[in-house]
Amino acid sequence: MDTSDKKRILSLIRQNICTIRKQKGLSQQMLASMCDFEKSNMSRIEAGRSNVTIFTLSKIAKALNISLSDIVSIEDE
Amino acid sequence: MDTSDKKRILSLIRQNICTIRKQKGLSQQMLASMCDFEKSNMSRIEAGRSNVTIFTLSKIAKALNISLSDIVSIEDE
DNA sequence: TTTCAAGTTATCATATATGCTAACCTACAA
DNA sequence: TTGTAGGTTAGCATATATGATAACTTGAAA
Repeated sequence: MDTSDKKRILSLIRQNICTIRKQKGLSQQMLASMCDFEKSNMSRIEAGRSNVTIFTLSKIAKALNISLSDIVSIEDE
Repeated sequence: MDTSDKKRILSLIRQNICTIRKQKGLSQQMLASMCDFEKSNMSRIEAGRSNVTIFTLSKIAKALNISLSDIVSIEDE
């Protein structure tokens, strides 16, 4: 897996989480708290500095009230 | 995140990968090889013994020629 | 029987995700 | 000015994902 693939994936995650979080009027800190972790962890994820696991994605999806599938979907489909 | 949630997620991944892999007529070994890892790693994932990262899921999705979203989607939707 | 493919499991080393604390920055309000 | 909220980043310890090898079982074919 090359670097651009990794960037694309991290960017996808970042966009989806960030966009939906803001749509729901949540701060990183609030969302982090709903996921039972610290705001710094949420920042790390949204900044694309972590190759998140499926469990972590699940926690975030659950907190955002969206599906796991939604959190990794491409915006325009 | 409780144990049953974890089981549900791992089971989802397992089902999706296994089903699509077989639909495409691929062995674990072949799929693993297409993903550039060993068959034992693929077995570990399909057996639900690993909290896979998004990069690993991406490699598998790419090899199966499906989207990241497909690989974590619920069967009946 | 022997041979082989498919899959499982144990084990190890290494890389890294996670959980956390603390320090920091920016913008805005009191 | 002094908070305060939102977010970022560095750094640490611990847990675990990954990559790999090897041994094993099962089933099916020669």
